[in-house]
Amino acid sequence: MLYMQTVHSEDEGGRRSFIEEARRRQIVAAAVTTIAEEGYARASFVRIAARASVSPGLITYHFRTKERLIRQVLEYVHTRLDRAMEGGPEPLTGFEDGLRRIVAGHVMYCSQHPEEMAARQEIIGAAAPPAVREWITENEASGRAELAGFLTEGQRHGEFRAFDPEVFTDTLFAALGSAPGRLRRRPAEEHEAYAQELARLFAAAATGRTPPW
Amino acid sequence: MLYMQTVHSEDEGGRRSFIEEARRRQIVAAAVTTIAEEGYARASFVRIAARASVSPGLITYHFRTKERLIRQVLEYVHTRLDRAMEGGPEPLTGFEDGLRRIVAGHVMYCSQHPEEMAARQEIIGAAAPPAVREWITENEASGRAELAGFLTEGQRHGEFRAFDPEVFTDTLFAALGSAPGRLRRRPAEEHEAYAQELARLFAAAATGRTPPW
Amino acid sequence: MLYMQTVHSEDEGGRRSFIEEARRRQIVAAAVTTIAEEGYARASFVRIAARASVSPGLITYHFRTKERLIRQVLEYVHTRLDRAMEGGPEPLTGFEDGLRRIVAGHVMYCSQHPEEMAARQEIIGAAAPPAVREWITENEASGRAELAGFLTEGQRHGEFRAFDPEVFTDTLFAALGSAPGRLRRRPAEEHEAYAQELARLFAAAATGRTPPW
Amino acid sequence: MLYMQTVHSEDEGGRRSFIEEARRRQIVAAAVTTIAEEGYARASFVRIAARASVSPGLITYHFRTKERLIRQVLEYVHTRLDRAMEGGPEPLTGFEDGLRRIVAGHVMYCSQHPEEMAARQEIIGAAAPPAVREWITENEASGRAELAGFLTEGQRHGEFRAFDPEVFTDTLFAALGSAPGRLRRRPAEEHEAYAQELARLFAAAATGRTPPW
DNA sequence: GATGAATGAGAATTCATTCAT
DNA sequence: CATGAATGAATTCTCATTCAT
Repeated sequence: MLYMQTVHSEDEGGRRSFIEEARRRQIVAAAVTTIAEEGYARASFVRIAARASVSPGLITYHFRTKERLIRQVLEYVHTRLDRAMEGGPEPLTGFEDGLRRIVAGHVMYCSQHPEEMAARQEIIGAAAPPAVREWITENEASGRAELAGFLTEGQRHGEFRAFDPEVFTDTLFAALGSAPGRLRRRPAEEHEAYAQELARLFAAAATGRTPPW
Repeated sequence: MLYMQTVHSEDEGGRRSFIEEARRRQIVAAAVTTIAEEGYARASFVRIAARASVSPGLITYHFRTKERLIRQVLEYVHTRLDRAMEGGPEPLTGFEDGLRRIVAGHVMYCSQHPEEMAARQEIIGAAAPPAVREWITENEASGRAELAGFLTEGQRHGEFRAFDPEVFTDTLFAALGSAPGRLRRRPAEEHEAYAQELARLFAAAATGRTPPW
Repeated sequence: MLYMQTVHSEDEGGRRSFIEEARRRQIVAAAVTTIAEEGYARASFVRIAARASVSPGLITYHFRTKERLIRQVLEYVHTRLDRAMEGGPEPLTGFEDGLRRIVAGHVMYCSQHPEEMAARQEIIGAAAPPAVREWITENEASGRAELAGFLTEGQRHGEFRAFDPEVFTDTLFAALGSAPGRLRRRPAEEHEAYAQELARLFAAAATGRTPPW
Repeated sequence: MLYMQTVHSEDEGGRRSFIEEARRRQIVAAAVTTIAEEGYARASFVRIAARASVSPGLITYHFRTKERLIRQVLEYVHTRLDRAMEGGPEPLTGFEDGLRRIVAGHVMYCSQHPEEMAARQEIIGAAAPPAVREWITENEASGRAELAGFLTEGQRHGEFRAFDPEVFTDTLFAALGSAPGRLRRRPAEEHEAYAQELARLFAAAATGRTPPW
């Protein structure tokens, strides 16, 4: 790609050089840490740049606007989260098992990547630029639809009781979203148990039975 | 009561005149509206003052710092919420009924006072000043303890299954916290049903049975 | 007017306090001097504020945006110019005399208020913000129409030869616009003669005769 | 010739390679286009480089500073303008004819090379760096002297009336400078007529007679 | 010769807070 | 009590220029 700075109109399309890719990753990582540790409100270019040992101008150079940087942070977190959620190798034994894996998988991911998830939550909570809010809404929509579909399917198979899938999805997303904050106040060795307990809670809510595990 | 009001820990101690109280209420109300409608990030003193038809200097005069004003906003919201949560006149028929009333009561309160609750959520999500974050944490503690106690009692009476009360509390708080946002995207006439459905979800999670109502 | 800073939506309508009016005048004056002496490109808020012995924030406080400040500068200059152009007491003896007065009057005004006119020219030449350019275009239009009308009238009365009034107007405006720059390079005692000579030039161009004065 | 090219006064002295000359021409051309289309204020190295499909660093490499690049742009424009002004093949029939050719020739050149002349005008109007302003002044001087000499000669031959050649020159330069802007607002087929009309205006001003053509 | 990543100074603007009135 | 003018630090973003490659 020729030159950067103010010009390249909108397209993220242009191929990026190796070194540029590396810098972008470094800055995104610094942003994640800054947001997670100091909060979104205090995550200015100056502070993010300081953490990356880089000049603030370089952030604009690579990302054009703050909104774009924040979007990259979210994309980075979601990409890694999605990859992690693709599920384990063992076959599902049923919908209850599926639900358990979703919940426990997400919680354990939060446990293993607390910064990323804390940053994500900070952004979602504070998300100043309207464009970012839109991005989040659109992006959540597909996840919500997928989960709602899964729940409905479970009801059709008689494994889940007759609840409202929308309300259930709302609640589950709220619970998973608050997970990073909750885990932070607990010792790491309890996280596994926390994940299982939360999975049991939603399994009971979905089936109307105490889960056998 | 789920939320506590600080007992004027670091307050200037002195009695407040009638007119001062009135001004403070007026400013807090303006802050609630501003935060709810424009978001925490845009709730500057100038904008809050404009809504209160008052000069920005007056806010500093009455509250010293922004952090103190925000704390007052939270106290105001929690006081009103607590008063509303003190429960209806009819006697509880059991713990499941108690849980139902907590959940549905909270949701309906969100439905009836969307501004207050939206402002509260904005602050909790965005709240930059660390002091406010601490205040929130400390303040939630008593509410959490109360709820955890209630759940434990329900388990002792055999009405609730053997879940971890802490995890359950976390989840319930997360769900109730997200209620204002969720309700905002639904027509008002569905709020009642939403409240009941959410109550059923947590009843099922707590009892391991599909609730009879 | 209550409070200022970020809020007051668009209206310049609100009454302005005496002290505010004074500050605005002071800042506009500082802007005129800065632009005239250092050029538009170097007339940053910091430099203008320094000349007014004021903080840069105060300019934003009183004018909201740079574009608005610049517009105020132009309005200030045009208001004073228009007042000066309203013409002397003696009755016109004809169209040639009218043209002479327009030209000489404008040049002498430039001579007496070199800063204002230099600033005006700087802004017209550089005028970065598109909104300012529009303001200028619209504002010039009426002046151009008036002059063109006067010329046409002079042709109808047989005092002026049959030139294209549009082209004549273009030329006259260009000449008058360059006057401040030209005068700056000449000693003040020659300005009067310069004005008369320029008037003679346009009189000859308009009548096709050497003017008798 | 009305405009002069500096004779590489402060130049690095050394001969320039063929490829270097080519690059310099390419960059100057890109600068002309950028300034003409986006305005001087938006003509940053990055944007000029983008138009030249070249890196911004290369501009500094070839021109050292922005001020030097801008000077090259002016020299480029003036060189081509001077070449064009050297006049047609037909012999002059007199001074009035000479004046006509100067005016009409310049206007038609503006019509045929609107970009170059628009860029020139942008720079003259906006040109921040004082060094450029000085260069312009010095550079115009020779052109002004030449024109003033021509006018004086015409007066000596009795073809022109007794006006002040300096004032006349000022006015003519102002009018010619504003030509690109004026032509831009008129359809191309009227440009020829505009040129003739402007020539007539100055002929009338110079001779004190309505021109016979 | 040429690149493009990087810098650092400077731009306009926002805002909590102060203080003379 | 209340005002609102004023400040100064902080914000994002732009840009000419430098320099290792």
